[in-house]
Amino acid sequence: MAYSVLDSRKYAVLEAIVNCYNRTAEPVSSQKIVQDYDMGLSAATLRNTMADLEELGYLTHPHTSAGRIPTEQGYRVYVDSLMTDQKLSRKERQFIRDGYAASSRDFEEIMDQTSKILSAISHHIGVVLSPELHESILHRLEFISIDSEHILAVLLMASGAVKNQVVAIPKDLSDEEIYRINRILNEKLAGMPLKQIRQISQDPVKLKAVFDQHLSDPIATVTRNTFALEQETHVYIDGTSNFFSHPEFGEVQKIESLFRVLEQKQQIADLLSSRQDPLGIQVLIGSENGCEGMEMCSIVRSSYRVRGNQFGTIGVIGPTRMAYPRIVSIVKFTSQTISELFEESL
Amino acid sequence: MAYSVLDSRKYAVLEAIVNCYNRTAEPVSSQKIVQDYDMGLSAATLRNTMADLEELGYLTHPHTSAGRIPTEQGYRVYVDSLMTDQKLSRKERQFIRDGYAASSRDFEEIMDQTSKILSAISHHIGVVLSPELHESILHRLEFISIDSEHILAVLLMASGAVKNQVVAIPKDLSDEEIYRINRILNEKLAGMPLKQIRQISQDPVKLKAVFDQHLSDPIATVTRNTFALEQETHVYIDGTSNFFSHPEFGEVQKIESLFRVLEQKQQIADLLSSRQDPLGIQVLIGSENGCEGMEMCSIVRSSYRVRGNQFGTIGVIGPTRMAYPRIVSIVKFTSQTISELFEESL
DNA sequence: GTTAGCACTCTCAAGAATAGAGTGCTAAAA
DNA sequence: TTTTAGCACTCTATTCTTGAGAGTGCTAAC
Repeated sequence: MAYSVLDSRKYAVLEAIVNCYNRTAEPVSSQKIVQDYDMGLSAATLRNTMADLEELGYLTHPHTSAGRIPTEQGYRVYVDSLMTDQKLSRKERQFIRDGYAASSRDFEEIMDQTSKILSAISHHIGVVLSPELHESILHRLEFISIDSEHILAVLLMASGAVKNQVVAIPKDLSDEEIYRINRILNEKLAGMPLKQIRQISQDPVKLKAVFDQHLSDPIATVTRNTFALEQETHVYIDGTSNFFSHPEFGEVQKIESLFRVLEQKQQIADLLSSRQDPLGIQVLIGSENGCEGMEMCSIVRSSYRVRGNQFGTIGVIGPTRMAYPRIVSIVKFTSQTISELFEESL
Repeated sequence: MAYSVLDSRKYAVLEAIVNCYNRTAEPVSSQKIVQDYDMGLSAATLRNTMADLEELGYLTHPHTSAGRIPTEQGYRVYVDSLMTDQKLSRKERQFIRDGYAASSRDFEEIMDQTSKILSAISHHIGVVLSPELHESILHRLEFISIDSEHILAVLLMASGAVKNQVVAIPKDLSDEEIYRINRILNEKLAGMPLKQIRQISQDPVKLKAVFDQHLSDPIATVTRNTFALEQETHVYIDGTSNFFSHPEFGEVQKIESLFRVLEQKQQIADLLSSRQDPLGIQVLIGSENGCEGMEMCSIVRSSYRVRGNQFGTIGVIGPTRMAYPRIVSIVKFTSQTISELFEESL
């Protein structure tokens, strides 16, 4: 589709400008292209082409006597139609794999480590979203007594995630009683998604249906309290200070707005988690992310898969001027690696 | 001691300058003091006093024709001898208490919420260090089976903290066997500090002594793996973007060095946790913190107490030019509040 | 010991001048 | 018809100058 609009020379010029601008962070002049790329055209001709591309909305001008820089639309064409896959080097792939070698089997640790790996190798911000707790399937539930009025409910998910929940209990419950409730709940609820369990636990009718009997008040209360969970996605972020090395963030206010957003973890979660194809890569360029304060940033994201057929999201946040082919490869490979990790381990 | 060096006028002038500079972030001129403070002295006399204070090292000059600003030494005298307690308003105290009202009994959530409260009320960076895991006393241990080769060990501490640990187990252990090990370990090890348990678990001789019998290989292995814990302090940070509002951090490089440090959680942990009197407040002014990249920051910290006679640390990190009396009161009140919270709850 | 007065220093903001980069346009060449 | 050389034009960025203002340090008088 896009190819019908532009002729091949325009594409070549657009690609050259994106490449060059991404390298130097400076507006690209016609002269520069003549020097760096062997296009067999004079600067004057390039200027004509560049003017055309500008009129079409793919390039822009900081001011009259400056070179061109790509617009978001220009980047969009580049990402969709122009850029070629850039394989990660053996070294880079090894770096990612090694990053996990040290980390234990702990779910949170893997998430945290992933954000560190992503930021370290991309030199941008690495973000990881855990799978939504509500969608998780309960593998097993264990009660641990704390004191006469509280127990700790440990919810082990099929994904390997663990959720600890302090639960208030009626005063007169004996240890044996708690153990019995624990056993019953495991029997009947293990294997279900938390969301469903929650619904059941709050509805006496459903509760009765699932348990084939009317539950006594204490059991019903404990059940309700145990599964009264909020929606919950953990956000792991690393590499924020990488943004200081980009010349386009040389002024405080530009970096400020970004950092204010990054502190709102919920906003980052929403940003990354919008519906998308499983295991597909998505690139959001500049203001496409729709997040105030992040107009100058692009996001490359992908989902990863954990056991229990659940999905989380990883992503890299960088300046709009980022090395898309490389970042896309990084995100792709990392999401594969982490998916495999969850497949085999645990 | 300090009072023997300076006469009362010098103290008064130093205090005025600290106050004024903290308010305006501008060097303070002799004229300004005459206007704002009724000291009954002329500008010329103040200039003489200021010159004296500068010679003594308590004030400095950005350049010849600028007003004075306090040196770190000047702040030190101010904090140690001059500033007066500033009670928090009823509203502020309520704000802190309300901050905990919403949060559950969950240990981590309280920590996290504390850092948010601290930053919100101080308008600086709020930091919370959890008590060191190694020092924690094991309240109870529970094994949850994951698959044939792994169990999840849930360590519930006397403090209310919970540590989940995936443990590799010998292949041929039955569920009953695991349950039996679980029971034995609880019997013998609950009530001990983790550090001690770790030492025991890695030394066959001690192990035998504690358990009054030679442990079979599988049991010894599981025990060792369960308690093979690293030293671990969690760091909760909030409010980093507050630093953007301070005029002295108007240039990117100044804020950059700070943010790079903040990303090194371990460094922040070391910074906050150096030995100190329980429940005492400490103020580290400027480069006193000894942390490269944080020369322009001061730290107000205090420990808090959790059950099991353990201590964690909370703190506020702000620019050297911070409102010390207010911040000290905030940290003091918050550490009391959180200590009480842990006293009563759980 | 304190203060008024004043010369001196330094910063900061606002122009002015200059060099340089890169474009757009025109007219000639291919 | 397309490409290119040439050139005028525009805008930026840097440097220098200038002047105003802020605030001091010093001196001499109170």
